[in-house]
Amino acid sequence: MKEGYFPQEIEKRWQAKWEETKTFHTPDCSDKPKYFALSMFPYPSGRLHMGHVRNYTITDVIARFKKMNGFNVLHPIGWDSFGLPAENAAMQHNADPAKWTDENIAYMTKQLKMLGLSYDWDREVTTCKPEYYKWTQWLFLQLYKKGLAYKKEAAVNWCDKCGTVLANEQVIDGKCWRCDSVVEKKYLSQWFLKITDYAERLLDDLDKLPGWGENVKTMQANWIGKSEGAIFRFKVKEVEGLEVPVYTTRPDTVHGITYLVVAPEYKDIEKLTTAENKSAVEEYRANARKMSEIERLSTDRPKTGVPLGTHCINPFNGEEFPLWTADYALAEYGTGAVMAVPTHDTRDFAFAKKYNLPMKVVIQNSEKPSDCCNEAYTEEGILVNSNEFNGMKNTEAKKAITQKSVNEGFGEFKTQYRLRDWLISRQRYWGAPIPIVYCDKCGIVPEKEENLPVMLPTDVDFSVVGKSPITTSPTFKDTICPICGGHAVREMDTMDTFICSSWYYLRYSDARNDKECFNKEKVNHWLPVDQYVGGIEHAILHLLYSRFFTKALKDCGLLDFDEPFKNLLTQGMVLKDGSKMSKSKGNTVDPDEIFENYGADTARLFILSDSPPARDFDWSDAGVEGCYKFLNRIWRLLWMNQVNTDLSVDGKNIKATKRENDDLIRAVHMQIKGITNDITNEFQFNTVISKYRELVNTIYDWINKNDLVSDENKQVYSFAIKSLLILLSPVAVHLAEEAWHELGGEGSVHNQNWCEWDENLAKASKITLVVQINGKVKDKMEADEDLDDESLKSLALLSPKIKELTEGKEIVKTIVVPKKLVNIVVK
RNA sequence: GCUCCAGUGGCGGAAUCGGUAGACGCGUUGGACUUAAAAUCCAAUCGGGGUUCACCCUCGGUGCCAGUUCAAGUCUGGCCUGGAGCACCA
Repeated sequence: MKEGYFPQEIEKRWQAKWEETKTFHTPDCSDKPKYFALSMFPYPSGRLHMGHVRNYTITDVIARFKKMNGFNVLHPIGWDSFGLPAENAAMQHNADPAKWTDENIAYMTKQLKMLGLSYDWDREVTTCKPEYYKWTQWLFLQLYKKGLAYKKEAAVNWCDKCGTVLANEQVIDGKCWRCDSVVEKKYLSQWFLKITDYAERLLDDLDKLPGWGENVKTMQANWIGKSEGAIFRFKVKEVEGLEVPVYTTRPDTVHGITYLVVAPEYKDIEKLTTAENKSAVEEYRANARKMSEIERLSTDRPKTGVPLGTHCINPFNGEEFPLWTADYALAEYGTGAVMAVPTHDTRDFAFAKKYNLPMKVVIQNSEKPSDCCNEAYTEEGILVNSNEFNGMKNTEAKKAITQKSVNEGFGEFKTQYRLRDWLISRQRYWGAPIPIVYCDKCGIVPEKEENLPVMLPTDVDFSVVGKSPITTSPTFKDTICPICGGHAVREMDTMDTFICSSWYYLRYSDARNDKECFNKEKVNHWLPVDQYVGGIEHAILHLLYSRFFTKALKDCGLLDFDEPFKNLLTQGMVLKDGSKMSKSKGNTVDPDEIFENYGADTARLFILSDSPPARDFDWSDAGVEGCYKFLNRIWRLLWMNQVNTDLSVDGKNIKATKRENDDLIRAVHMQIKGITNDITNEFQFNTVISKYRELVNTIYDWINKNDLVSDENKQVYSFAIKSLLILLSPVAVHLAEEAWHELGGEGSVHNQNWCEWDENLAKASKITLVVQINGKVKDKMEADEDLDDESLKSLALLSPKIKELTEGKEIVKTIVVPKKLVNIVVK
């Protein structure tokens, strides 16, 4: 009997062996179909946390399962290594961010290897290395050439703590996504990517993604925020030739306009303000500017505003109404101006009520008559007070009224999106420099492609406050204009790190190419990613940006597919004691500790065992212990018997009579089927692990009831053990390999084919017939499975118990579910 | 406010199509082994009630209320609770 289970020693040995023999290398060419399994790559923060362990274990098991099922599997890893933590560390310790990053990568690489993940390390990508960011810059230039990258002066989100601007997607509840500090508005000239050009495609193509969760798709759809409506242009009475356009989704209420609101930042606001209102308006605008995003966005804040003194004329009915400015109108959405219909919009109602503005009902519903004095009526109804549209259903009136405005030249149909262009400039050091120069003569000039990468300078001072360290480099700023050769200065901003992560998955297809960002044939071969696994927190940011990038690069002719991730699994969080593991709460569990005390196989088994992958996972020390005991139980099973397990056994060669009648053989087939289905449908690893346990329990039971002397039984036993090891191998990767090797199996267990099952054997030899009366279970009996419905019915009626219960009652009806159930309906 | 997801024992969770609710595990309890402990193994474990104390009977039970159906954790409608996302988006 082999000695006890010492995972640490076994694991180290096999990890070295796999590395040496390149067991997990992925060739580009293969006659097998491809499969691309991908985890979201980590930021090299220093150490792995349990969320990483969960993410990478899930993907690893999928990759291994697919490989054993005959796919050429691409399963790479890399590092999302630009970003603020490295820079902050540099500022605190006056260290080089590159060095800090490299050290973290080295440590985390060691941890990933200890977890026994089947990565092809030859394809590792690191976004902060010049050989990678060269291509990030090159891609930026392609987008620039396509007109998808542009610079503009705009109100931007500024995080003072991070000392940089943020994209809209990076502002969560008015706060910075990274550091949680309150975001301010600033006016700056910044680089943007025209993601809005892709709004329609990003929305429509969500339908092409049946392999994505509905929750993620809805979040993206909400973020894109499509709405259909109309633009109406209103002439200003006091200013000749000036018009105020408004966007509305309620053109049907146009006859009920009683005032109009423009945002405090509205471009023509000064022209729209009369002399006597000027000081009040100026004061109001100054206040609005001072307000933080959080205050401004709070919906329960009482509405405020001031009149501008001017008026517009409603071309539909000739009525005149006043113009106001109020901060409930947003400058960045629609036209920055809103037509106000207090009777049919709750916000306009609140505002009108406060400032005593008139109200006019234009939609009524006979069942729910609108009451213009108490609240806005926002539901459907029939138009009134609307001239020729009176009596029309409001849903129809939307179209008819907009059409009239089109015919008469003061309006149009308009589709509006909430999505804004992606602000990508960052006033930080540790990112890919934007490859643009500003020439005294030629203006904004893209760097020449052959001059890439624009290297990050290293002669910088990290101790500066209030500006980017990159500006302190004496060598970086001044350069030569690629067009005229004259003096030029470099763009000092770096790119948002989300750009680096918007294309890394493409680079894996051709990671070592130093001539192109990737070869088109290779990228078309490997992509799209067949299974992407990562946290739900990227539902909008990373996943939306990556989808945009893929579409834009397709339009640049660099690749031929338009969605990067065919299937997406968003794994749940790892919790401890009911809340998310975090350093501040002090409820973290260090993976190293688990590796050391129990080994990686226990960690892998446990992280998959208790919850389905998409759900949150509550870490419990007892659960870890339980998994460790289970592996020990398997270990004992493997060596408790003095039998030579023969791993070359083929289940099909076991004598037919034995095969069909042995419980263990049937159990093995049943579990193979169950485990395979559980992995295939939705990656239900928690039930897979239940089935491992059932199988092990069955083998123990069988050993207790059967001798291991007869050749037939030895064969059955060997078949069961062999199947167990193969089924177990994607999860308990080291234990399975050690056992496979020690029991004399050929090659690596990880190069075996997945187990097959025989449909006829993957079920019990007899069925259990359930007999119900009026839908309630009253009896169960064994029956042959080939009995037809009639025989099952009579069998059920033969049961003494059923006889007794139906005695003297009228049998109205009998329902038979083939091979399963008989329901007798009595009165 | 809008959108999406979820709600099943003490706990994590299971239950392809509407067809035996509670698989598997954790925990708990009892037992075996042991001088003892650990480890291991065996057994019990949804709740109420009954009884001839059994491998028994019976009733109830998947957030709540209705409905469809021979049959509902599963389908439909309406609510409640929790989580997530969006939110003065006109």
